[in-house]
Amino acid sequence: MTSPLIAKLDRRDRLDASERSALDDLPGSPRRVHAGVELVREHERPSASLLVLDGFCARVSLLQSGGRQITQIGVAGDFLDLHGFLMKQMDHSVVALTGVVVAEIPHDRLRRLTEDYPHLLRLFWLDTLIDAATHRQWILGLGRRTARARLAHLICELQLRLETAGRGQGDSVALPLNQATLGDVLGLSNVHVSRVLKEMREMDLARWSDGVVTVLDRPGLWREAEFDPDYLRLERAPV
Amino acid sequence: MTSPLIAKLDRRDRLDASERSALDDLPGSPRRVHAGVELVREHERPSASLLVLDGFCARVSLLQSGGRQITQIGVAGDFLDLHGFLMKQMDHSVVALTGVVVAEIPHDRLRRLTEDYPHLLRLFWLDTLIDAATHRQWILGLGRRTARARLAHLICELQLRLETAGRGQGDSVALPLNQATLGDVLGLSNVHVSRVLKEMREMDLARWSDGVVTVLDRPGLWREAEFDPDYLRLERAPV
DNA sequence: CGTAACATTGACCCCTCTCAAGTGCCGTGG
DNA sequence: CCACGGCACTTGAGAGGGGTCAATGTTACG
Repeated sequence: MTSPLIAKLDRRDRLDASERSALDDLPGSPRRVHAGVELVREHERPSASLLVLDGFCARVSLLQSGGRQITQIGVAGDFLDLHGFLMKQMDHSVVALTGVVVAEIPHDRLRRLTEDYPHLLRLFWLDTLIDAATHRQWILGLGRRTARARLAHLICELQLRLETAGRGQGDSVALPLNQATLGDVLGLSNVHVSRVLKEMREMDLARWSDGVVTVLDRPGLWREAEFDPDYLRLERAPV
Repeated sequence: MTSPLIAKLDRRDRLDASERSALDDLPGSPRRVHAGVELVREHERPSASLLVLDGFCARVSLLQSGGRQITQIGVAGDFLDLHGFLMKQMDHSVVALTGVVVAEIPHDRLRRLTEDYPHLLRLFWLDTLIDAATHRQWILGLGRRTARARLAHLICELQLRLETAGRGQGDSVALPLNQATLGDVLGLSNVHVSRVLKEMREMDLARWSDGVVTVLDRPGLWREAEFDPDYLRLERAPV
């Protein structure tokens, strides 16, 4: 059941049998949640972390003015509040962008697991470091990339991550996010998202409709985004 | 010599005597570096991490177009490439924004230290989690805050962090960054930074000249920025 | 005293926003 | 079967925040 997590970690550094079974034993009963539900609220002090098993979640921050910014998208195999394990207090909310299946993993389970398996601890730490590297890519995009390059980069990132989670089929991948949500990711208005998406269709780079993204010209898209997948650390290296 | 690091960690969770002395024994000889020097280059695989002892460093990412984005500012007590310890390959460069003093800490020393002191390992992990939380604040700012609120937020953040590092004196703090650099932090042009700085002077919120920031109206500044210091985790809580 | 680096200011432009109207799709109910 | 409302997407028009370019100060320093 934790297989997307195991697959992701194993792609970074080989897991042995005992580590795999320890991870397999982790989750309590998986929970099915509808789109739009707030799974964790800002300022909360959760005693468990949520592992996404299926669907799409997001870390969300709000401004008094009504501004809404998504700071990360979580897919199968991702912890979105693993940092709650050490941070105690949440600095943002986590919402379900689509229907999702999540597993709640109590912090004391994580505590014991990381004490018994230092290698897994390092892999969890690495996972949060990759979150930070992803944040930096988004900062670079929001600060210095054009709206088009920003969108292109997002598509590159999500396609690769979903492929890793075993969710891709060729050049198409299901990404059932609406354009307003996409705007909250890219720091754009829903209107402008629509226009940029149109541009990308007309440039024959990618098509995003009915919740499915199709990459039409991968080299072109990567060039447009200046995409370099190293930050996702998908090659094996000992940790 | 590692005292700003010890001070920062101790503010989050009390360090015992053995942990303090272990940290004290860490660094090799401190190195003095001039402004503008690139301390670590993107794609490098450093075998040591840099601890800032004095001055200002930054994580920098570049675009082919010449766009330059700073993704984090490091002050005394900060590791800026601690993630190299597990990530192996750097996803960005680190440059000295001013003259700085840094200590190089070999990864095998860090490895042994974290194996001998699991509590320090968790504190290091926490430190990188706080980096990520800071990244999220910047993402929120770049995506949804106005230039003015973004600058106000940066001032709030840096003032608080420098105070923690023992670098503040009342409402003034030395921040010897020029406006072009500031633009690379805020995703703005140097020209617009100048304009926004002028606004903030005229609003009697803060003054930033000759490398010194003076906060004139802290409540007003915090309100303008919607600043909430929780994400820096400066209150003690067991880890 | 000449030069370089940084800050300021004005003029003009463009990317993206907001507001608004219009289209298409789908589920529900008569 | 069709009417209806709701939702998401598209498109246009006008406005604005911030960019670029360029001229002018200002200060530090060799």
